[in-house]
Formats: sequence, C-alpha cells, structure tokens
Amino acid sequence: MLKLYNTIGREITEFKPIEDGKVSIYCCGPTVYNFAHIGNLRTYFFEDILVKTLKLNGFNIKHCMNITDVGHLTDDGDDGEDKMIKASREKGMDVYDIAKFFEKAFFEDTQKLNILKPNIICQATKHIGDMIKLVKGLEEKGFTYISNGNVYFNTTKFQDYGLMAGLDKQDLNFGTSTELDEAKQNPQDFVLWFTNSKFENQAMQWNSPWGKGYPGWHLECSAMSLKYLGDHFDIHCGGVDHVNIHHTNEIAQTEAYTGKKWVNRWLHGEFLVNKTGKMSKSKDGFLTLNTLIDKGYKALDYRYFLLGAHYRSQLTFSWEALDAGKSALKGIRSRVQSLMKESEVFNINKISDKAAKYKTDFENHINDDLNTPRCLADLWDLLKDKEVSSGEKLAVIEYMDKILSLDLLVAEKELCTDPELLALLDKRNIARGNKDYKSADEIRAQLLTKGWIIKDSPTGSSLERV
RNA sequence: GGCGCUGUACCCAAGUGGUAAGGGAGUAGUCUGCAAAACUAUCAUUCACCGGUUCAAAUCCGGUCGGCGCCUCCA
Repeated sequence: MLKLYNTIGREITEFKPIEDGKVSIYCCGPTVYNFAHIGNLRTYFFEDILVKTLKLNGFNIKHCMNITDVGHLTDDGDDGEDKMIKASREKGMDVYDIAKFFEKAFFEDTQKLNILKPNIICQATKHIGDMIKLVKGLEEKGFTYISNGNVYFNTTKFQDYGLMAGLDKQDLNFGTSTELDEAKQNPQDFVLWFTNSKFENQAMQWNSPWGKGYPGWHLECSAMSLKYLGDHFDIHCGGVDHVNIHHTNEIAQTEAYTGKKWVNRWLHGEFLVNKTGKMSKSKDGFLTLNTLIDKGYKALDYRYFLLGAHYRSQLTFSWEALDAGKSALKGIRSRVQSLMKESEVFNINKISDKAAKYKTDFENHINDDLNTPRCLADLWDLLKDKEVSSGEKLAVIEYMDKILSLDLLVAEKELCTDPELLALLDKRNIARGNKDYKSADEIRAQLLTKGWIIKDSPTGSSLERV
C-alpha cells in the first residue's frame, strides 16, 4: 500500500488515484533564466523518486512539467546575475534564446542525475492564449478587477482562499520586506495580467483584451495543467516555498474558474540548506551540478547524497557530507562489481524467501512516504547478508535501482583491452615476481602517464582508467 | 511578529511508546614489495535542556533555549 503525505490536511494517507491504474501529476518546473543550483535540483530529484515509486506500484503516469520562460529576463536589479546571461546578451542572443539555453542546460543536469524526463513539457510562452482564456473566464465570473492598468484576482471573492497553507492562522507581515502594491484592494490579491509592468523594459509582451502585456506568474501552472491534465487530477508538487503564495494562488484562480476541486494531493519537497541557510543565487555558495563535477564528483554521488535524507526534511549540504555519499556509492559499486564477477543476475521472480524479504522491505519503505534513507539501509543490509547468493543479490539490487537510479549494475570502470598495454602490465608483474620493484614501479608510472592505473587484487592485476 | 519545520555520535541521517537503522570519518586487525582496493571487528546506557503522563518516552503533553523556512522572485 502506497502512503503519501498531503500538504492539504498535513497528513500521510493512502494514495488512491482518481482513475484506476492511472496517475496524473503536475510538477512546477524551472525558471530558465539561470542555471539550476543543486538545491533546485533536489526538488526534481524528489519528484523523480515519486514518479518512479508510482510506476513501481503499477500506475500509468501522465507527468507534466512547465518551463517558466516568461518574465524575469530584463530584471537587471538582480545582483546574482549569471555571467552566462551577460555573455549571451553580449553575443546578441534574445530572451527566447536565453530561455532555450537554460532549458537545455536544465535537462542536461537532470539527465546526469538519472531523473526521468516528464512526458509532457510545456513552455509558458507557448500557452499565452490558454492563460488569457482563464483570465477571461475569471473576469466573467466576477473574481477580478482592473487597477492601475493590471488585472487582479480578488482573493476575498474566493471562499477557501489559503486553506491548504493555513493562512487564516497566520498573522502575515504584509509589506515589511517589499513595498505594498497600492493598486491592490486586498494585500493578498495578485496580478493575473500586467499591462503596466514594474520592469520598464519587459522583453516579452503579448496582446490581450486588457492591452499589451504579460501574464502574472501563477497563471501558467493553472492554465497548462488544466489543458494537459484536466480540471481534476491526482498530484501537484513543487518546493515548500510555493505553499503560501504560488500554490495558494493557483488553487484560488483555478477552482474559482472551474467551480470545483482541482488537485487531490499536494507534495512539497524541502530545501537543501547551507550552514548559513538556504541556497540562493544571490548568496555565496550557489553551487551547480557542474561545479560539483568540476570538483571531481560524479552526478550520481550527489544523487546518493540526496537519497540519504527524507524529502520533507531540510538537508544540510557540506563537502564532507557529499564526500560521505561519494565513498558510500563507491563501496556499493565495488561490492556489486564483485557480485557480477561471481554470478549472473537471477530472475527476480525465482529468488529465495530470504532474498525476497529485502525486496519487500524495500517496497514497504519506499511506499511509506518515500523513505529513501531506509531504502539505502535495505540495500546495505542485503549487500552484507552472507546467506543470500550473489545472483539473488543482483536481482534485488537491479530491482531497487529502478528507484535509486544509481546505475548500480553498470560497470563503471573502463577496463583496458589494449594488447600492447596489457603486455606492459605482464612485464611489470614478471618484474614484480622477480622482486625487481624498480622496473615494476617504472612501468606503473609509464602506464599512469597513458591514463591507466594498476589495480592489484588476489585474483590478479588489471588496468583501470584514471 | 505570525505560521510551519526542526534539534539524534566527529559529519550526514532514519526512527511506527517497547528499550537507538544505514552511510562516511576514526580506531584495531587481515591482506600487501610498494600503491590502491577489499575484508573483519569496533564505534550513542543515550536522543538540546527542564518538568509531566505511562509498567515503558528519542517518540505523547507543557515549558525553556537554539537552528532553518515562509510571509518578496524563489526549488
């Protein structure tokens, strides 16, 4: 039985899809005006675990994600502007090219992390018409007003405003950190359509019944999810920061528009934090996946690190913690590689009860609101169990890796097959046998300059790529 | 200020009222010409602190102190 948390009601309950065997899921995607940092990527990782767990439970998944490629792009007040944007502009790329560039970079990152690509990916700029239709519908139903040139959503007209976030219990601090928008009738109202931009040089603008302008930022998720997943679907996810504002407003405008319940279950991924707080592009410590790779880590080392914490807990990033993940993954790999030398992968349906217990434990743990840390512990226990045969272990590990996605059964190290180099290795081992260690070490150094490292083991020597 | 989350070993981190998962690091040992790896063992009488409930509390309740997040674009 799959149990998942629901931000609505703040409780873990059994997951039941609207339609038997099928799940529709919408995930808030990236804003593509900069590289994703490793904190952003944590959320997509969590959604990947969710999607794969649903698949493991036999569901057919319709997985939709938006690309926010509208807005933000001419806001030069942002101190953290990436050099790439500047470079792109200097090269004369327009905002659409910039968006495309970072969208591509985003999917390169997620691919490196073995994150499945959603089967529906939708760009906001390609759905302006759908957004306008939504605003028109809201206008007809009387949920909007126009003020200072912009179309606003009147939150007091929507009865359950802020229900999921529990805003009624919160004494919100309006306007303490930013100036209040004087044009709003209520502090929580939000813009559906801008014609009077706060950025003077807004690069992307479209014609609309209210004049030339651009959509408010909550609008895209409502419009596109309605289009691709319908007016009632199973799961909507995103980062925790979206609970109070973004998702609250999405619910308000969508349910006001359709007049019915929209999303059954909301899941929110917690933040990756530094010692100094959350990772953000305006602070030091803005790390991208490529920064990690440049420092000698593999993308999957980072994935292992993420698996070690539950998605609803904040996770503290440190190099020491990442090193721990790297070493652990290396240890698993080396054990799995020896298993593969000993045996073929057994058929998962024909394994002993003892081995099957690990499979069941793993399923129970992942189905328990995605408890990946427990799943890793199951993997380690299996690896260390002396009563389970190598082939059975491999079968269960292969199964676990459907969720973990660490490429555990893929031979990681490239082994040398070049006869010339292997002859050198033989020569070195002969020298070694004759206790001629000087020559042996010279050959080792020679091989190293060619990019190969000698690994001696009780069963013989081999050459691996550095 | 309000709301939410949180405080578990040197580090990261699970934990369903029944006596502290797992990983990393460390330590000891095996192996070893060296290097690397591997393997074995070991590693919290205790869960921020103080009270309470209970036969039994890391888990429940109250209080104190600390951390993080949201209330602004944000994963």
